[in-house]
Amino acid sequence: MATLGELERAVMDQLWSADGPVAATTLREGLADRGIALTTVHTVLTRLEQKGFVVHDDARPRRFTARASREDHAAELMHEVLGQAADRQAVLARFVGSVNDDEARLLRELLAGDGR
Amino acid sequence: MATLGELERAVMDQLWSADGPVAATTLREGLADRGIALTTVHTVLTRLEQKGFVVHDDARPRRFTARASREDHAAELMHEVLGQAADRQAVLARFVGSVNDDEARLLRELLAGDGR
DNA sequence: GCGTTCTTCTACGTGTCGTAGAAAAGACCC
DNA sequence: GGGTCTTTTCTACGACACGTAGAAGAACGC
Repeated sequence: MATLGELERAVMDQLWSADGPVAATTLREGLADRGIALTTVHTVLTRLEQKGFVVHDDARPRRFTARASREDHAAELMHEVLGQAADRQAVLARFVGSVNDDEARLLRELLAGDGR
Repeated sequence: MATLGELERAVMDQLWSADGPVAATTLREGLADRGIALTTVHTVLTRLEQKGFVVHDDARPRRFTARASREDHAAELMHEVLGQAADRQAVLARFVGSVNDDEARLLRELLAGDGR
């Protein structure tokens, strides 16, 4: 399971919050509190692309986009964790056993509709 | 979210498969394919304890135990992922949307009983 | 064409992880 | 109870990932 470092996560957060492709300069602005160089942003973006989390178009200030939405990414992670377990049923049981009431309600609704 | 390396995971697998506390020598045997030294096992165990995944008693070959079961650990991880998301509902929706039929059935059963 | 901006290449410092030797602490046997 | 064997702790080192960025090359705007 490819994991994200501090800065990598911060960059992903920017990309997820943006609606649409974002240029590196814009990302650096969004991370102004860190005072990092533009080249640093580029390095991180390259690594994120290698990991498959980000793609860029070939316009000429390159614009970067997260491949999956924040929510999809989280859901994918959850599935990855679940998938690695030998006894998925047991894991799901533990998982469901410790969701809070609101989430339980929501899950029931989500599962009720789809007739499977 | 504390993450596990290769060997760390292998050791956890041993601990999870065992039923009851396990001595370092036994763990090394279980990892015989790797041909690692006993001190290596000890180092890894120390690190796993620092990360909170393992505890040991004070009997005199020390015996080590996983703090959470494999399934609890996976479920905890899933909750951690879910907890980090701003929009948990959306994540749950994505998650549920991509479980397979068996899992969906199981989830419905798990959620049906508990009257919340 | 020429300065400005963007991109790529390369590199370094730090932290984590796999690995283990050396030494200290305890257990065991006679 | 002293010597030996096992276990535990301490310390260290190489590899790799990540944060960081400079230098060099490529493209763009005017």
